[in-house]
Amino acid sequence: MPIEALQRPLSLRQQVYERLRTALRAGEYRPNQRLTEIGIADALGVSRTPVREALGLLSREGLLSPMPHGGFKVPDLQVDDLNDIFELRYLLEPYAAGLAARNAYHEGVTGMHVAIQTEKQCLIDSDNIAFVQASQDFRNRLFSMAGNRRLASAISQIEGHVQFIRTETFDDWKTRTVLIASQERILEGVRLRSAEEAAKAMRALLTTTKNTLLAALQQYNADAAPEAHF
Amino acid sequence: MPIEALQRPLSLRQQVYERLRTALRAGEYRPNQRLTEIGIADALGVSRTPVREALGLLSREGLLSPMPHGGFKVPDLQVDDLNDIFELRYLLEPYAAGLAARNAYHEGVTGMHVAIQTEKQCLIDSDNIAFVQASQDFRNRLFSMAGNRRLASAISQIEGHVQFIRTETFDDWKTRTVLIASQERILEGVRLRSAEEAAKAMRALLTTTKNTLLAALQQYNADAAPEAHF
DNA sequence: TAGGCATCTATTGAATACAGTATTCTTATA
DNA sequence: TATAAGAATACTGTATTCAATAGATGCCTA
Repeated sequence: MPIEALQRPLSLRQQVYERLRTALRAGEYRPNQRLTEIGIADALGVSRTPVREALGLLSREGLLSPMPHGGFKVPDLQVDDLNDIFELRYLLEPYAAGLAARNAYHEGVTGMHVAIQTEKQCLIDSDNIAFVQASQDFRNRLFSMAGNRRLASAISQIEGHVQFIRTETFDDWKTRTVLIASQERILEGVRLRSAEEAAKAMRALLTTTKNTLLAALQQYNADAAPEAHF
Repeated sequence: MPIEALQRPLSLRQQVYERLRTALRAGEYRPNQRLTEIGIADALGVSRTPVREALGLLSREGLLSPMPHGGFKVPDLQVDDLNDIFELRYLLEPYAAGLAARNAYHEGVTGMHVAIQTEKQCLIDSDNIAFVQASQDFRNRLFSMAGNRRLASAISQIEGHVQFIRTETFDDWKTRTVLIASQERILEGVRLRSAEEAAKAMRALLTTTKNTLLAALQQYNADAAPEAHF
């Protein structure tokens, strides 16, 4: 029988990186909040070295912005940033969806279908975290089916720039239903191997996402404004 | 009068990063060659720490690929990789050129013009290094005029993946002349504020570039093949 | 009381030390 | 002679230590 390849433990740097990345995407840190190596190292119970390296990577990816005299802070997105980001996403993601439709293969399609079913179940169970995970799974399978790793990597990077997607942002039933409907249209396009259909559906999905994020951002800035006077 | 921003001394990490990046782009290391922290640290006369961090960044950018048990090697591009890379560049760069045409402003256009004139002079002087620099300058000005920093950053990243662009690759007079002609067409499109013209010219430029690189890659692999038998 | 100077602290940048692991070379035995 | 075991080597991952610098605080003087 084939024995399972034993997986070596992830390096600390990798763990710290993942942890911080998800924390940032979950909105655990406030915009403009300064992150100190020591603080994080202490909090995670590791030395500064792996933290240093993780921070460097995150900064390179744009999830943290470097401060003038060393150190990093959480960048605060403005509407302009969101426009830039989505301009890029409009360019990349529909194209990738089209590629996926052209290259569609059974396993990938099945995986996407399963992801959508999972999302529906999560909607019923009100399991927000699992929903977001399933949604991410859908995207991963779609973009991996596109067959261009560098394209997928570019998408994943730019997607990471929108880090105030707390799970709550998409928490309402209506938004999620629309989201699922869009994904089903994408899947349908992929099934039919229609690049144009898949791309069109992806554009619709992006529009929904952008509007939701815009609203969340404005809400957020409105909330944060009073603090700014201090 | 505006005083000059005083520049603090570059950190060692930054210096090592720059040094390695230019070395990689200049083709100083061979594909599949393993880069050891200690080796580089000794060669540059610094400790492993800044080297580690620089290597990590380069790896994240795709200029180095991580090895299974730690360490990095110079990735060897295959034709497939080149196709992936140019698929992405075809998507991003013509679009960016179009944006630049739409947003065109005097200073940027002038800068692009100067860059082209510099290239012509370098062609006469046979100054390869300066030619490549001027060419890079042209691109930077163009993409910065597009007004979307994240788009420009994505382009710069994917461009970095083609690191075997030694200066020699574009060394022949004919290729460079064609290159300059394409750039002039792009500039013309930008001047006329015609997004479509600029994008079209950029596509032509990319086609030239890709073909040149493909030829160089095949040449390179043919050269390298005999070694592989040892 | 206000401004300048010195000191103290917090934090990063860099170097070194230590541990674990993979690879390679050597040696012994079948 | 070939193969396998064991030792030596090389390298990475992580921690710790040292150095430098910026910012803050408090004191002293005009």
